[in-house]
Amino acid sequence: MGEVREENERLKMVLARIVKDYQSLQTKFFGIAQQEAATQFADTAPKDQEIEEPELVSLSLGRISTEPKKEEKNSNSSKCKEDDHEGLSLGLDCKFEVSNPGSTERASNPSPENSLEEPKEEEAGETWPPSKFLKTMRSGDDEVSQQTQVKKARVSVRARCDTPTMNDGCQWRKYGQKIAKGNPCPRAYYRCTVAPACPVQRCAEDMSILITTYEGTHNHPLPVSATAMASTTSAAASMLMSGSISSRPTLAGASLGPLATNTTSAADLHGLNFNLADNTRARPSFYLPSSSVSSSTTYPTITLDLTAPPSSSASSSSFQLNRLSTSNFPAQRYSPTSFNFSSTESNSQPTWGNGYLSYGTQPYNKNQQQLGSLSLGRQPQESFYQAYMQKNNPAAPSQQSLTESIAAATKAITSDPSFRSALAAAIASIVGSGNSGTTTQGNQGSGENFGQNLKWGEQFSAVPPYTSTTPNGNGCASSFLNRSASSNTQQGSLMFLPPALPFSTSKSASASPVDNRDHININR
DNA sequence: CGGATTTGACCGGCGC
DNA sequence: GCGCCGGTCAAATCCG
Repeated sequence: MGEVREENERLKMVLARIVKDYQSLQTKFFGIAQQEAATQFADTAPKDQEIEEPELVSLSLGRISTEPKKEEKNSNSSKCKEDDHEGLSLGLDCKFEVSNPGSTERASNPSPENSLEEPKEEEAGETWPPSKFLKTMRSGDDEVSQQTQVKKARVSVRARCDTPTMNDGCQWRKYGQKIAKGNPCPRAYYRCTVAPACPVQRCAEDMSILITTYEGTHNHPLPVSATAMASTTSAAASMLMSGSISSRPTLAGASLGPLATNTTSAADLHGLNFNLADNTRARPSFYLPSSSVSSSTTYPTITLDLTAPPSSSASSSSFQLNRLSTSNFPAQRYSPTSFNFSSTESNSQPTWGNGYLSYGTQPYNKNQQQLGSLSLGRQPQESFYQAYMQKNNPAAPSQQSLTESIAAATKAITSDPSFRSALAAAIASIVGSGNSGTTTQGNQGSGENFGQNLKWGEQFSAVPPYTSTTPNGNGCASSFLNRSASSNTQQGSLMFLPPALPFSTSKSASASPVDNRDHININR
């Protein structure tokens, strides 16, 4: 124990140094990218700059520790630990940085939670604590308080799945099964078997729709095929734990604002919709879900819905980010959030049909109307993105070849179920960042938030966007979001279109999902 | 034979 | 205090 503790201290110091270095690099990079953006949009709100940094960080799920660490020379044992930490960082990075927007003071020493001496510590570290607790956790290093105060964030994934378990790339061992009351379908309990002490569990209810609830964060390196879901759950949990809690302890059923009804109208949107209920206001749109996945009364739960809800509308697919609130949060501290990544395809293959990627609370048309004054038409966004990408990626392929590669990638992506997961991860990161922001100024606040979020994408777009693809589509989602996000640096825009995206921008809402998928176009 | 799954018992939290 | 219920344990069983 003494040795371990000593090594832990050493690792703490190393990690603190790494974090510091990373911060400085990040700041530099951020400034450069910001200048680039400013040249395109001189009217970018200065507020964006203030809050961008944490969101940029938030996107770097798991990256913070990996790159700088390679420079560090450690003993084998410490290396082993750091490997573990890499797995942890997925959640931890999210947790620490998202939840403290605007605060330049990062967690200087996230390692205490990473010390894997005891499962208890692990568990406490892998959860995403409310930002309220972060400072006390950080400062006091009080693990007892962590264990008592921190609630586990759960990420629930709903998906249509033929198999009894979701093929998320991880190895799971079933350790129990229960017939939940009121549910004819059994609930199975699984543990991650990749690492003995991995706290990630999941329970699944095998119905026509498989509901998988993840708990915790892997404390070990994950196979590539599992990173998508891990990223998804981590980001979603970070969103849940940071954003919806710190800024809005809103009661369920509270005043929803004018956008509340849009949470249920997402299916009517054209194409691909990111329908976040609370993005134009500090207050989320809450409603009680008819059937909460969460079985716990104490854990905040976020739901990623990959199912295809029956939609009478002609929209080919919808991508909803609906905030939910359930009664299973006693103190109303945690508001479960539901991501609805839905399509009309029964096999839940993603269909990116009409290609409208809106990230807002309102239907596209509405957005258009409201955003008209902002001169945020699609074309300007696209042009901006293209210019930006070309400017920032001189080595990038020509637009045509780029679009071709995008087309190919898109086909691969859309045929890969894990892409949804990766996309979910990235989206959740965005949402989490936005939520973590201190939104003010009424309607404009959210716009700023979105600007921040999108800035974040901008920053990331400096990374070669098409080279980061992974077999599971993670990188694709990343670049997708980069591009999507980069299209909007202005306030008030609730919708951003991926300018160079391979998704068709056709407004046609009559095409079938399959058709849409086949018709994925590269417009410019 | 070893690992995974099944399944009944057990435990602890929570509500009444 | 008691019972319900979700979650876990561990022996039995299954399976490759």
